[in-house]
Amino acid sequence: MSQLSYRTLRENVESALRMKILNQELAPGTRVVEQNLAKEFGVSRGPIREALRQLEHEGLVEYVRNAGCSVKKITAEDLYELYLMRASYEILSIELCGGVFTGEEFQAMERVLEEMRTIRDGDVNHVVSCDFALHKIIIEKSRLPRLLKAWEELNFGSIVASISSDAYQAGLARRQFNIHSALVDALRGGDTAVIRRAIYDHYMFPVKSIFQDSGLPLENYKFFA
Amino acid sequence: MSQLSYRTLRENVESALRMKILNQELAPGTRVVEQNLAKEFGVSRGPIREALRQLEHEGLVEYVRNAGCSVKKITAEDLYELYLMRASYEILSIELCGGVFTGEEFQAMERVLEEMRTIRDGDVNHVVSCDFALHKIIIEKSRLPRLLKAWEELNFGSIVASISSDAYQAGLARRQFNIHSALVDALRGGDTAVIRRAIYDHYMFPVKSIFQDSGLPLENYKFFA
DNA sequence: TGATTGTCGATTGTTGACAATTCGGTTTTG
DNA sequence: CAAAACCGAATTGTCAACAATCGACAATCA
Repeated sequence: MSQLSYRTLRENVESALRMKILNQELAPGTRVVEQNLAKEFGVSRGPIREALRQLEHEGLVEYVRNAGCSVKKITAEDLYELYLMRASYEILSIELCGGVFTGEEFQAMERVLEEMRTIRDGDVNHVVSCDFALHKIIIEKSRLPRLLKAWEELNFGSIVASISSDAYQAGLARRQFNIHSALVDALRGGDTAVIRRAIYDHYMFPVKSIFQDSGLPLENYKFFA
Repeated sequence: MSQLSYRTLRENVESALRMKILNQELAPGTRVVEQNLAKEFGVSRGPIREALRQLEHEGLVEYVRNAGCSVKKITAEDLYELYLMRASYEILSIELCGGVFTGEEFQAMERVLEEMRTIRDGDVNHVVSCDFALHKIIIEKSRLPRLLKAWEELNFGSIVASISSDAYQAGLARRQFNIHSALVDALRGGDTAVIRRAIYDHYMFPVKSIFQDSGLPLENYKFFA
């Protein structure tokens, strides 16, 4: 292990556990027992607890006092909420720059789109990382560090929710490419009102299919209008 | 102490510490040593650590690895960012309801405004709690639990920043009453575009005075336009 | 029978001690 | 004399053991 990037046990456990959840190695609903993880990682319960608290904050696990901890089952409503929160942050970032992006930024977006276009349909992880990269360009434009961090934390939860839905995965790569193309086109237009609408639509499109799949009443959720 | 609401040591320490910071009993920049707090509260370092991690998440304290923890000095830029994030959440909530509030909700807002009108100028805590109550009506309208929680956490940091600024405190009660009256008027109008602008203005007005006070260049911060 | 109470195992909540790291000042060295 | 190496106190990071709490099942009593 390199001396340059010393990481605490808590940090290591945290990212290892996060990865396990995002890979569905730890499926939603799985019971998480501190002592077991401690044995598995070869550390004591202290760092485990602190890591789990962070994951709890990200909405990946759930604690019940004195009872236990489990991997959170993220519902359609949760995803709706998470996506709206991400959307509102991205819209803020866009309003801060008046909807004006540089040529370099558009080139970066195009590169991601091009990569997205070539993804084979089953490669969910690749789609997710491209999605992340593209939206990150928008968020970083604001140069607001807390905004970036809060936005990233919202990501983890929404990834779990989306990749565990069959309705979401059907035709994923193609669909995501189309949706993001439309989004970049809207950004090119430069009209913040249009962009705002495009961002919301972009996020609500996949959620809609998940809602339909789950049989929940769509009309209760305003942004599907 | 009631048996119904059992609280862990971590929770007790957390709210006690938060209060101390919000009351400026622990001033920005103050060094926070886990062992000292442990002695002061009569508990071990475990619960203290977990409470401090939560406060770190809220932006109230700052950890430097292996070095120490201190009460965060919140800058004008921090406040700018925190307020924008709060604003974006409130705007989201308003767009979700299409800018339509009920008569009951307006009555609740009016009650808060009336209370605000009578606050004497030095009573910062009272102003803060009224401000909180009024905006909470807007956020709760969304019925999105994570949104509410995230919004509340943003509050803590912005309270510290604002109450430690002289520029902010001058004529506070009067000013806050006027600003919030204008905001409620905008909400009555029901036009989401107008409301969005009113929300941003509402938050940026106090920040502007703090920026001017600090000598930072306003023109770098877009929402002062 | 069925509702209440008691007990037990599992798991979290908490503790005090130990290890590793950082920072400041002091000594050493060129 | 300046810079590098070094020490030591202070503080966080980590650990293993103990205490408190919860859920489930069994025992008890009307």
